Amino acid sequence: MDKPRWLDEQEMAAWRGFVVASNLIERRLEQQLKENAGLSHTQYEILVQLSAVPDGSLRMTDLADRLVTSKSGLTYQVTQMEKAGMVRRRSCASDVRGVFAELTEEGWRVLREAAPGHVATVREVLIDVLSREQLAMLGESLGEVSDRLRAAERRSAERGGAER
Amino acid sequence: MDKPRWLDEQEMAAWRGFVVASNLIERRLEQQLKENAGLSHTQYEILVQLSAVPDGSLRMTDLADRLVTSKSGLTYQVTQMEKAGMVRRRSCASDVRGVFAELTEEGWRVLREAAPGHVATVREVLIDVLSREQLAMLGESLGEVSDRLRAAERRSAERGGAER
DNA sequence: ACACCTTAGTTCGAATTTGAACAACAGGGT
DNA sequence: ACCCTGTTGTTCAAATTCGAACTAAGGTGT
Repeated sequence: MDKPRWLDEQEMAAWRGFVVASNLIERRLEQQLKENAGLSHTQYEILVQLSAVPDGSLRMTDLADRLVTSKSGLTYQVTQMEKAGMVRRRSCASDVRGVFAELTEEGWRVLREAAPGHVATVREVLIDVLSREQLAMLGESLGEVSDRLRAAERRSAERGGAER
Repeated sequence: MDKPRWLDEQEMAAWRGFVVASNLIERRLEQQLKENAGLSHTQYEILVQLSAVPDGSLRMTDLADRLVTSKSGLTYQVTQMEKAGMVRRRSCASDVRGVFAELTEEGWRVLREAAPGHVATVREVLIDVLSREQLAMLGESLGEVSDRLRAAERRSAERGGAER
């Protein structure tokens, strides 16, 4: 932290663009999902992640990682969605501590119902705004960014157990 | 919503990349700011926005727009920061209803203190990960995305008053 | 001056999120 | 078999967020 290397104009534009776009997009998605499907974006993501896996069920920790949320946050949401009948908890045979979150028939139904409107909004706010070239570079760039951050988190966690 | 145009592989990569990167970056920023400056990202952004304007003060609504947050959310945060001495409320001369949020000396100090570490993290998670070309395209892309969303929000607001 | 519609900020209650603390279990090495 | 360390998911309190309702002004047209 000796001499901070401040951001030049172009770097600042990229950073501000990223932060502002994230917030605006999140706000729009939240509003659209709530209005047309009665779901929060978090809940929708839970449905998506579960539906994307062969048997429609994932371990809590695994699911929390994919959602990029805290374990306690997931516990809360799964409880809510369980009350709403979209998800069911199932215990794990090989590990007594383990809990699977599993999509119910109702969960599939809600997802099928919500997906078209969500995808349309995603196109509207991001995908259809950009050219193919821009999309390609965006995917590549943010994929790399994500990979590095995941790796960094793993490193912190490994050291973090006993703090050195 | 007739026939949903699903996302192809490349579009999906861009979208997932965006969502995942947003969450990971936000988590990292939050952690870094809390640890090294005792600030939330929201609070840091308030300091930044106020510092970026000539007299270090903005109307509440204006500030809320720049932060992409709700008015009530801003009221809460400004109250917190006022208690912490980083910000001061000042009433507006030309409009009795108006309220300015103004950076205090302490606010400037906190910002100067926090900025280097924040910028370093921003470089670490995004800027220094990408090439110049990628940065240029990212800024351009997300700038356009933001502009369109802002415009869409304005249109909704104008119609929204009496709901057509 | 008087209705009328919009705007500015705050207040309120409800929903969500997080990290720390916790209890129970898994796994490995001795 | 046993101790030690790391995991798993939940609980808890505290902080934050949002939208709707509300108060108080602005601004406009008549």
